[in-house]
Amino acid sequence: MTISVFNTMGSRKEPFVPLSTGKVRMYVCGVTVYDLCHIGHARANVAFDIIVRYLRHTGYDVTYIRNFTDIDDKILRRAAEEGSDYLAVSTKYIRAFHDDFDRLGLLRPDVEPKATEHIPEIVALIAHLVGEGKAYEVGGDVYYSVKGFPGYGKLSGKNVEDLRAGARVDVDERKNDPLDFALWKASKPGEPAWESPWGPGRPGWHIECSAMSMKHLGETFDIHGGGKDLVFPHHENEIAQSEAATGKPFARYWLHNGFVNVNNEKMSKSLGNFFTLRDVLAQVKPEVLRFFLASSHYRSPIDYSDQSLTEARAGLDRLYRVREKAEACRAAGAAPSQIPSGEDAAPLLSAPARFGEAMDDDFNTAAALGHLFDAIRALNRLAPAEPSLERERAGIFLAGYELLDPLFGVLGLLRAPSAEHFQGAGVAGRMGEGEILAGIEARRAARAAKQYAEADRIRKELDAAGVLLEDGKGGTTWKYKE
RNA sequence: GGCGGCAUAGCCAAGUGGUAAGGCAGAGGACUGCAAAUCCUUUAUCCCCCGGUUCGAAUCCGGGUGCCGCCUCCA
Repeated sequence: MTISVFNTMGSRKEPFVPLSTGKVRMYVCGVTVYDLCHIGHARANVAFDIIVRYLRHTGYDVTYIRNFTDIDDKILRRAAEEGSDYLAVSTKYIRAFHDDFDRLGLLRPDVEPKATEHIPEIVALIAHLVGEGKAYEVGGDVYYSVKGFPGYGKLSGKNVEDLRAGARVDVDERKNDPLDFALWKASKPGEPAWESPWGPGRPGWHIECSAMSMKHLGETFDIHGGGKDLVFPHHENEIAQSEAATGKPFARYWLHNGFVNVNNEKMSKSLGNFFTLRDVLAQVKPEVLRFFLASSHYRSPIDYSDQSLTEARAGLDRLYRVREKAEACRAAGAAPSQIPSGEDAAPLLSAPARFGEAMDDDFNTAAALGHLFDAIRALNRLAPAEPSLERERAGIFLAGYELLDPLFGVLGLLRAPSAEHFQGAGVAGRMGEGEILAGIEARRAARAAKQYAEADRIRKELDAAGVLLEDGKGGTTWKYKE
């Protein structure tokens, strides 16, 4: 079973064969920490989180690096606005990043390098390029000379002459070639600066990723990921400067996630049409967002809307109902017994293999999720109505559930107890548990007296308050509806 | 202007040559005092349009239409 991945370099699916057997070295471009993250960032990070989880699930030893760009113009501007300094800004937003993404259940990378903590490596890399005549200094700035790199444009499929002719390329008199880009920027008075052979300054954007990825993963590594918008110029430039410096191939597989759109338009800071992760997580559970993101392929554009979240919530609820049943089986003292068999159980038994086939095909989470739904339908058929009275059935159900649990884990779903999902705090101002339980008791008494009109009145009252009552053999349980 | 991507049911979304997964929403049935959940059945004669290749195409080729992205900071 081989994983195939869509490699932006070459624009086609290829068998994934890492450099060292059983080991994957992977670098993902993180964020520039000058503001809160939005759903677009969530998309990218969840996509690569699932990729890392799946690679590990299949047995790879993955070294996962994701950087923070903690010095750049936008950070300096934000610092000026806030009357603080770059370090205060980057520290603040790194903390916000971790707060938000820990809630989303992202695995922490093995290393989260920061540009400002790799100045010596960056300077050494630039100095090497200057020494080889592949970069040049002008008044304290250092530029990379694109002319000296014949492969320029190979990742993005761009033609160097077209780029030069393009009206949108910024013409800077100090550059030898409009395509050249800054490796080192001389500092203006009052700006933070680091010493270098070209005077005080700070690194350009692209060079940090080259320096940090090569430091932590070696000159050639397996996977380099990021958003589609980074293909050009960011990743193109990384390739140019890295390969010019080492003479070796840089990253072997380039993976890029598609955008999140709002009303069919890219969500971005510059367009101002973004929703922060924080705002979204105030409305829905983190796993709802994960489910929404996993519902489509990571390279496809997805349209974000309230309706899409509502649908995701409904789908996730269906999955959590299964976990809820498994918990009830365990609570009744059952243990996983024999794995279910028979034709009815076929979609369940084949789920791990089918899930794997889908994920092997360029991490097709949408298809994988489809197979999981097939499996849970089969599993639901096996569910005991009252676990404590049907111990054997409960054991079989649990055994079936345990086939699926690791697969949900790959997608980062069903990580919380069902009670937390259905009854946990989330939306403010909801009816409290005490009041709900009192209502349930009043309704129980009414039902016992066959006063059904009163029982239904109580049900409707709670329903209007966003609480759903469910009558089971073991009594009445409740859930928040959203 | 250059380069690239996408168009599948009411909505979301898989499927890249063998006759349309899955989810949400809807309809009918079983179950329920009534519900909810769950299960069963059902919902695209057809995959933007027009040609072509093929025994056979949503899938390949040519043309067209529409939408989007990159070429500037951007996940």
